[in-house]
Amino acid sequence: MNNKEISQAVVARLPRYYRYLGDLRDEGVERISSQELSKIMHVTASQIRQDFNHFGGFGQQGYGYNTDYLYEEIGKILGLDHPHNMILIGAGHLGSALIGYMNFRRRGYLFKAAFDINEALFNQTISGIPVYPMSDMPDYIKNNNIDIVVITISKQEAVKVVEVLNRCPIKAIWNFAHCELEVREDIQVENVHLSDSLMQLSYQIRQYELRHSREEEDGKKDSTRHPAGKHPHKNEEAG
Amino acid sequence: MNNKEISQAVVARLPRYYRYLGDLRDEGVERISSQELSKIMHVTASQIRQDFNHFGGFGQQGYGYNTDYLYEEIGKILGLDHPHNMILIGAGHLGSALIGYMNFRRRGYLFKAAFDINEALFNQTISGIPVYPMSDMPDYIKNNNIDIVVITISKQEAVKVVEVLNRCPIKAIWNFAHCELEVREDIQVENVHLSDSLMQLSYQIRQYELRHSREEEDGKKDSTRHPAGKHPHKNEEAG
DNA sequence: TAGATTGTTAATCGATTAACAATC
DNA sequence: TAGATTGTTAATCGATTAACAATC
Repeated sequence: MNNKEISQAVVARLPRYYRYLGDLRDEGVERISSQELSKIMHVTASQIRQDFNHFGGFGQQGYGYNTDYLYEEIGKILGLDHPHNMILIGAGHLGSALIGYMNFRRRGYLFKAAFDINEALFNQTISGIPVYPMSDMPDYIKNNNIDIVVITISKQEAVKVVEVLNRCPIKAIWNFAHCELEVREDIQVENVHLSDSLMQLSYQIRQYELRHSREEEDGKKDSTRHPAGKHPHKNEEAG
Repeated sequence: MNNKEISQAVVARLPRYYRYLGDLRDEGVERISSQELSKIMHVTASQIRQDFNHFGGFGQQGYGYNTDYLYEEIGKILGLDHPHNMILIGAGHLGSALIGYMNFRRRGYLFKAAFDINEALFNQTISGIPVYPMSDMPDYIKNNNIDIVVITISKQEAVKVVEVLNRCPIKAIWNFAHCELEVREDIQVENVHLSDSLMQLSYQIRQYELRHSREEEDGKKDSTRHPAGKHPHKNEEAG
């Protein structure tokens, strides 16, 4: 087990390994070599071995990796070996979607309560999770061992809520507000900036069109913008 | 204007520049140097200049960058200078949240219709956007100049829908299903894998605890898990 | 003109890939 | 044992940072 800081690039690949290994396990594949996995995932076998070795050797020379064992070990690294108590700040559509997503619960990410400023929602439930007034939030966190706070409110509101959260015993914030948050040094933050993602997509559209505008002009007139029949390919994993 | 392929790392930073420049513009800041921006955004001035220069020079020696001009230019690079017609596949909570998010509309990302398999939703509207049966989707795309398809359905359904989309004249897919899609070579894909993001967060929690477990054990007993009063700091931008 | 700051080249750093000895 | 495949070191590639000449 290497104790050096592991690069963000490696960490970002772990959930993807976990996903593929889970699928392989479900298919009953007992063992897999870095080369086989490399073909399936479209990354180099070398990178796979390097990545796993950051966390110590999970494989066996001449054999490969035991799918089940590797899956479990990566799960542990990602913190899936124990549950995480979560609350939601902002019981809108996005928050409701997250609460209702059963795969989170299956992995041990447990929503315990939601908080909102809309009185109409108080004491209602969303997928069985109660909604309370925002003012109850600090006490609720204190009494219910909350690890992760999920923020699905506007950036203006988010900044205010974070001032409160900085005085609460939480471990992490999963932030959907499209701003950056100033948090205590011991609070981990993961941002999901949906508009950034969408802008990257329209960047890619533009780039594709720039690259191919010459060909299209040169080619014969074609009523469909995107001629079908090209060979489908696996898209690359994005950010 | 450099015509070489621009690295994913640079592209991923553009929306963040755009966000900060928009804020500066709103605050009435007319000009900014790479060094000033560097301080605000917590990246090196060198990286800022390198990044912008991938797209040609937007600045002026001895002056810096005109905030407004730079903001507009980055907007153009990201494809925000013209509208994008979008449809939604899957009119659940997540989809409804995206349709209802006004910032997308403001930036020219226009939802035109939603499609679902749930009959109860047909001819209803979500934030003014009509919901149609899935079977109408290919014709709708053909007749309404749809650029981007937003997928908020399960991975099983997504795989099937993508087979259909591969024969439709679309430019891009914004994919929220947590699987990778096999698409035509001219279709751009941007994945939003929420569970991956959440797993990275719990990885960071675990890492923080591993790093600090020794200190905590050595230190005197403390009833609060996270002593307050540490100096808040700006969190790093995550993937 | 002098001062400031970009655009750009060069140096450094880090991440990925290749190669191969260790070993199952 | 022979074959296979890891774990790991070395080579390469790419991205970031530093430095500075160009120039506003």
